[in-house]
Amino acid sequence: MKLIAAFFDRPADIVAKELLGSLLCVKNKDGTVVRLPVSEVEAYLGPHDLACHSAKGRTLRTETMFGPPGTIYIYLIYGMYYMFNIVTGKRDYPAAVLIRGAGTYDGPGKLTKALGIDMQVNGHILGPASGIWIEEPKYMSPAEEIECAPRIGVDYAGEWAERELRFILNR
DNA sequence: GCAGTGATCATA
DNA sequence: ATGATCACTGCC
Repeated sequence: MKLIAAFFDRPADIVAKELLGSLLCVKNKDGTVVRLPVSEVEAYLGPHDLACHSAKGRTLRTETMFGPPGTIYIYLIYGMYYMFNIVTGKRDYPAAVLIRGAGTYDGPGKLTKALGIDMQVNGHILGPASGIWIEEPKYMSPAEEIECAPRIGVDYAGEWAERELRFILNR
């Protein structure tokens, strides 16, 4: 069953945790679909979260974060790697969940490289039309299987860098 | 440990 | 126009 906008229209940390164990689905050019269970995510809560891109305001790059829940937010980092995020919360509320790992892939850059995800889908809505969607997990991951940790690479964010907004599925 | 890599944004 | 920064990775 595909997850729809209502699922993503909630705070990023809630959505992030519930995404663990759900299936990231990507349709290839030849029509086949890869389905990978999401294993690691990070929540970026909104403009007040100093680690969130939208804390720096509404710019060309962050514009897609202001889209409706379920929007795909892609950006290029270090000139080489595409980061795959899903926008959460209401339209015009800029928050998102970064998918850091799924299936056997760990690391957000390696994941998008392996799946061929790039700027082309930035701003698209999750679903068959974009070729990328999420299917709900068979059951919600119990708390004891979820490891919480600080987010990676956000040391500049002061006390927000310490917040445990990274979630890892250990099963 | 640190180099590679280039878009983005603030500053001018 | 210029320069700093960066939600990473792979090789030293």
